[in-house]
Amino acid sequence: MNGESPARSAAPGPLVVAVLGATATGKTALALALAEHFGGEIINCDSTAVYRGFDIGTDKIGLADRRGIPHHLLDVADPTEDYTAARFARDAAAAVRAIDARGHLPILAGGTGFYFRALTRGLFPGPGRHAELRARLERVADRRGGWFLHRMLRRVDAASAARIQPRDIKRLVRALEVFFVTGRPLTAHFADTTSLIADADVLGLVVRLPAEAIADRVARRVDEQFARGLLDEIRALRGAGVPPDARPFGGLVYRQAVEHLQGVRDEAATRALIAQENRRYARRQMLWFRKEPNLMWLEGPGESAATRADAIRLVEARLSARRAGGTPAGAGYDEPRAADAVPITNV
RNA sequence: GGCGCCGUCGCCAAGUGGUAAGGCAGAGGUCUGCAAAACCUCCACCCCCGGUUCAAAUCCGGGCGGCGCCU
Repeated sequence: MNGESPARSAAPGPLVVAVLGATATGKTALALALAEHFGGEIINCDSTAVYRGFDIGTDKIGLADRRGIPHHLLDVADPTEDYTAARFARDAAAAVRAIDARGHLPILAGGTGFYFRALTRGLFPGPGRHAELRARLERVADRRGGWFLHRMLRRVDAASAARIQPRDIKRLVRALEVFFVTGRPLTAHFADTTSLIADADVLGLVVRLPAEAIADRVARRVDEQFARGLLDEIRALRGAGVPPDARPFGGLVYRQAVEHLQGVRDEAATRALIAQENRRYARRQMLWFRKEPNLMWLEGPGESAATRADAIRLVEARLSARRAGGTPAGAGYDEPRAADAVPITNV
């Protein structure tokens, strides 16, 4: 920042703190600690914890453990609904506004990088899913393969076709869907992308642990989840009429556990598989966050006093910078500035 | 000391004369309304030396290492 205070610092949007990181790193505990310290409210940023009844497998924080801190976007969707990134972006933006209006600090907590990006950088304001069209395109894919859709896409939207793998049916279908309902190629919509909280000042903190530490924690957590009745939770959901192909059953932990209940493999193998999938997932998450601009890294588990102290210091620094009118221009996420990411190292 | 079996990527493992499957682990990447999802890419001169052969991880000999049995 140079000495001349730019005019745009006059109207800074809300400060949003985000506690991100791989699975089982202690995000929940850290977010809670920050909320207690700064008078915050927590907004879930986990794609599966939004579903009602999916508690144990998502490691959702229980009511008793919330210590009076309001939590948003947990249990907001029915298991048979399809919650989406777009809906998350709208819901989370609304929550940010409401919390900020109350004079509280909005704290995002979760590991779904795509949802974080959808909120902070936005999605193009195009059409949502068109069920019939998708079904039809998927049928075509089943019959003639991804290459067929890919060729189709290339004719109407070469730019998207170049970006999407011929086997990536999901993205091919979406690109074609957007073209067919709007008459414009997907890539042409990108220019209209805006974040619903483009004015916000986002302080993104990533809790980072070595892969081996994550592996240990994951293994322990899987055992705990089984001990706490993961399988009973699934049986209850099934008993309540949630079909085995419901969206949240397709994700980590639940997918493998459901398969186990269907007799695909025994419990020991299932536990091992879940742990393995968690490790993979953690890796994908870190790959994602590494490329997300403007994040700061916290070394150490989220529940540790040292990590908490680091996080508190960073939030305080940001708060005092804002009080001084020094909100950095462009602190919103409309323009990624990867070079500005500040690595924090401490032992 | 003798006999037998074995030695292929960090781990498991296929291949038994034609130029190294696969899985796990590891690494990198894509991602704009399914993202805890989906998709892509990379990762071995086959223990060593010599021989046979147009060609050897594959056959032969000798080392070295491991395992088992015997005396």
